[in-house]
Amino acid sequence: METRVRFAPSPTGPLHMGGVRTALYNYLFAKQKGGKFILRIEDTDSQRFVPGAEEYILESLAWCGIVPDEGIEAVEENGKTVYKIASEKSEKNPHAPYRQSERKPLYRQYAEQLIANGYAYYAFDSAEELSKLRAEAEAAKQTFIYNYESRKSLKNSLTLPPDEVKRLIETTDTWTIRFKIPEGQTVKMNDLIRGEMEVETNTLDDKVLWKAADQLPTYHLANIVDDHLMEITEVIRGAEWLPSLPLHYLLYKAFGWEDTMPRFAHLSLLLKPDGKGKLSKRDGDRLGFPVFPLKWVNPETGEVSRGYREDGYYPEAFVNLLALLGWNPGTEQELFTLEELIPVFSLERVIKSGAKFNVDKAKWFNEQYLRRRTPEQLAAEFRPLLSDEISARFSDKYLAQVCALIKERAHFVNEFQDISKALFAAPSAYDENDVKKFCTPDNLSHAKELHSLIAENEIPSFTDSQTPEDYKQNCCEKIEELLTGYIKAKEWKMGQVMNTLRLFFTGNTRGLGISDIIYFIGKDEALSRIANGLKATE
RNA sequence: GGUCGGUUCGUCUAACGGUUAGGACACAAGAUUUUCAUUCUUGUAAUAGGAGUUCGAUUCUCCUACCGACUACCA
Repeated sequence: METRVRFAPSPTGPLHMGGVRTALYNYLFAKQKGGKFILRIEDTDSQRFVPGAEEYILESLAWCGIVPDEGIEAVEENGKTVYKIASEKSEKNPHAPYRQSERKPLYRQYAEQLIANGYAYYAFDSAEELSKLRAEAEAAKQTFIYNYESRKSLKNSLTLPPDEVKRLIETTDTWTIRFKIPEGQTVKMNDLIRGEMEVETNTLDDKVLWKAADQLPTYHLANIVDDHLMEITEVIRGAEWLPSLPLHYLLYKAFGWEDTMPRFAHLSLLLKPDGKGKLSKRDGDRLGFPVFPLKWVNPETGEVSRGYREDGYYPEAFVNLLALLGWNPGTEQELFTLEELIPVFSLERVIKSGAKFNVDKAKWFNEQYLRRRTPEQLAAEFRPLLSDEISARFSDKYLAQVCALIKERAHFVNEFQDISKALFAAPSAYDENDVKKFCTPDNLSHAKELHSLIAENEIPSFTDSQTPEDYKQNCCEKIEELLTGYIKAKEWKMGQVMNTLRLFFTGNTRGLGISDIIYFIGKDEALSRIANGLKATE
């Protein structure tokens, strides 16, 4: 039988990283089994619909490389291919539409079928009446639940005479259909990650399945009906659904779909690093790292939440760190591309306990992928970050060689500019503490001598025709020999005079090697920076 | 409060009922280096507590503690 799994987000806001992880695990599971990964939009709550959320979900998955096999269709828009949730049936999308709001007419008959078979009933209690009951119970330090006991004294088709029921259905529109949880049973469940579980039905409440007010099903009904119709074989979802699992088992049983009921796997939650609850959409920037894959601008408040993409993470790194948050391959390998994850992924190795996200490790993952890039790739990523004025003055080869030099000093490409700024422009100021420390009379006179040394000698410098080998062996090493040979012959302290030069070249005494800097900026610029430094600190 | 789930270094995690409880990130120290970073080496650091089963428990059972999810005509 073909493996069919689905990711079924609700478009109530941006997808957060826990959601992306759920999608990822579904995707990996499907791909490994040679099955299908389906995207379905669960928008049965008309109140909480957020414009743009659906597009955000699609774009986030696309950024990660997680492309659904079913549920989306490619549409040409202004000459570009964009993906949309599929509304029309096709060979690729046989179960369309994949948006539950568009499946609206479908659900009522299933709810009615349950009533006809005695598994559900009409309930006419108003929202106000119920919240009043809840408030009263709370005041008495008890909890009101609509269940096998309380339903006997509430307004529903179990207690009211048939013609009154008929009249209320026809004349009012605030009634609901509730599932009738069976009395005194034990539901035995199995979870692919957690194993066997049992729950007593008497602790469960009669959930609303369908609402007359908006003619829409609730999550529970729509979810079970659609999973059945779409022939889902495994449901892999967040652990927040675990308490609903008995209800879902009972629903499959009531529909008579036990034979084809999917197997369930509940993923542990992603926790806040500061240890208070699950990672939630609101945490955003408060915790110092993105909670969302992509930047999100709240359409109502204009509030901006940052995203991994905009923070400079590579999608490969994001996918990799998400995969390892709550799952491990059983080996010591930690670096996996999406493709590499497919054959090794297994639900058996998913961790049961919640995982706290760790920013340092996330940065480390990005660093690993950054190092795997070629200088040319990095140069192409670096150029857009430079100002137009600077960018115009430097060739691709120059940028590539700069990237080769600095790639191991950064976690993100967006750090490149700061690390390499001395290679693009002279410093505009000198660090005061470094000036105090290194601009001693001795060091200044030594620097003056080195100025003459550089002026009198041939200094190799960057040209577009050089290879990386030239750069290392014929250029930097030559410069280094010249300088260090001279300094040693004079018996000066290397760490003193070199730092004085670095201060003049870069504005402070941390960072790139002196010979590298001279090579990149060239003889004239090097001489001018030393001269300027001497003038400024004399 | 009730129901359900969880608990191994600070964090992510490994360990057929038998290991000096392993790895990674972070941190610290040392080496290398003209500074910083890189690199290399080393180190600090954990089975929540208590009973039980067993020759033997991180691993199985129970209790307690703590953490979390759920408890809507939201998903």
